[in-house]
Amino acid sequence: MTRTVKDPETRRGELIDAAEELFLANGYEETTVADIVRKIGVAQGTFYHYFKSKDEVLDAITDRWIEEIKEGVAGIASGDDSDSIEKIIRVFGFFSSLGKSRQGLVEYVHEGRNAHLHNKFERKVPSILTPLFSRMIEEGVRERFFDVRYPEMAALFIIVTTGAISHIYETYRLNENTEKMNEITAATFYFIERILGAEQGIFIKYASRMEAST
Amino acid sequence: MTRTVKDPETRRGELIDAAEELFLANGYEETTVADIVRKIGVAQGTFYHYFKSKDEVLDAITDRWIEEIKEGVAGIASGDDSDSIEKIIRVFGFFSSLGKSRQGLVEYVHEGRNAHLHNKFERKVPSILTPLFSRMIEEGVRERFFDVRYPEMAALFIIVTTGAISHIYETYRLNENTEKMNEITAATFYFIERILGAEQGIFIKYASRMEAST
DNA sequence: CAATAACTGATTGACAGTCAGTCAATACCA
DNA sequence: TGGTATTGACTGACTGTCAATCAGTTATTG
Repeated sequence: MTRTVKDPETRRGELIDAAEELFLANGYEETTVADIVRKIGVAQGTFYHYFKSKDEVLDAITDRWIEEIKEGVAGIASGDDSDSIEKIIRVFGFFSSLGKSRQGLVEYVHEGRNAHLHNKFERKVPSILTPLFSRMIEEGVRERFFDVRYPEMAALFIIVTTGAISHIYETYRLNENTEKMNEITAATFYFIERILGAEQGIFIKYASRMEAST
Repeated sequence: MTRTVKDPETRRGELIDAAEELFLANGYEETTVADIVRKIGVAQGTFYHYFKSKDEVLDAITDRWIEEIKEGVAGIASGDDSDSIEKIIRVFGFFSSLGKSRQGLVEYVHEGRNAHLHNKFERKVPSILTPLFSRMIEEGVRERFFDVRYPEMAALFIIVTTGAISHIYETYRLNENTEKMNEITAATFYFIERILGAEQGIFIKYASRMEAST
C-alpha cells in the first residue's frame, strides 16, 4: 500500500476514532486490530507505533469520554449563578442528555460483552466526580439545604449508586418497563434527598420550577 | 495418556475446581484451557465435552459462589428469633466474614484483569439479594424501626451501594489506609440508616449490644 | 546528508475451540 | 451366560484467529 505520513497527532486521532467507531458497532472483543487499521488504511505495525496494546486505545477512548463528563460537570459546578440544588439537578440533567445523545454508548457500556470497558468506567468516574460533587454538597450544607456529616462520602455514595442503578435502569429501558423506570427515577431523588439530609421533595419542586422558568 | 472414565458429576466437579483454583491464582485471562485440563490430567476435548466455552466454567464458578451467598443470607433473613435490625447487622457480618475467609477471592474479584468476573457478580448478586433484603426491610417497617416509601428500591440501593463501595474499600485496604476504611464503614451505616429512615446510630447501638451478649 | 521518526506488512506464538475417532460401561437379547 | 448394540465419556492432533513483533523502508527535519 502507498505510504502516507501524517502529523502524529492526526494519525493517533484517526486510530482512536476508528477504534471507537468499531468498538461501539461490534464490541471490544469482536473488533480486531486488523479491522481498526484496515478502516483507515494503514499497516498493523502503525497501530503498535502509537499504542502499546489494544487495551491502551480503549484507555484513550474512555479518557476522552471521561474528560467530556468532567468538563460538563465542572462547568455546572463552578457557576455562581445558581444554588447547590439547581446545580445538582443540572448535573443529572447533563447526564441524562449525554445518555440520550449517546444512546448507543450507554447500551454499549452496559452490555455484558464489554465488561472490560464498564470496569474502566467504574474505576475512573468516581475518582473524577467525587471532588466536584463534594464541593457542591458542601456548598449546599453552607446554604442550609443539606445536612450531612460526611460530605465526601455522600458524594461517593451518590455517584456509585447512580452508576450502578443506571445499569439496572438500562435493562428496564430495553424491556420498555416504563413503570419500573419511573419508580427508579422517583426513588433515586427520594434517596438522594435522604442521604443529603435535604427537605423531602425539594429536588422535584426545584426541577419543576426550573422547567417553568425556561 | 491412559484413559480413565469417571462419574460425569465428579469429572465436571474436578474441572470446575481446577479452573477455580487456577483463575484465583493467575487470573481468568491468564489461565488457558490447556492449563485446566493438564491440572487434572485429561484431554482438552474433555473440557469441551462438559462446557461449551471457557466462559461457561466461569459461570459455573460464580453460580457456586452466589449460591453460597444466597443461602447464607436467606438463613439469616428467615430466622424468627431476631428483629430486622439484628438480621441486617448479621447479614453484613456474614459478608465481612466471607470476605475475611476468602480474602484472595475478594482481591481477585476487584482486580482489573478480572473485569469479566466482576461484571458477572454485579449482574447476578442484586437480582438474588434484592428480594431477601426487601423482606427484611418490610419487616423493619412493620416493626417501626424503618420508615421508607420504596422498600424494594431501598434494598436495591443498599445492595448496589455496598457492592460498589466494597470496591473502593478494597483499594484503601490494600494501601493500608485505616482512616479511610473506618470512615467508609461509619458512613455506610450512617447512610443506610438515612435510606431506611431509621433512628440515627441504631445500627451501632444494636451491634455493640449484640457483641456484649456473646 | 545524517539522524530521527513514521510507517510497512510478513511473521510468530499463543490460544480457544473442533472433530473424527477410540474405548469403557451398560442394556438387551438369545 | 455369552454375545453384541448403543451410549456417551474421553482423546489429542489440528485449525483458524488474533495480538503483538520486528527487520526493514520511506519521509522529514536540522
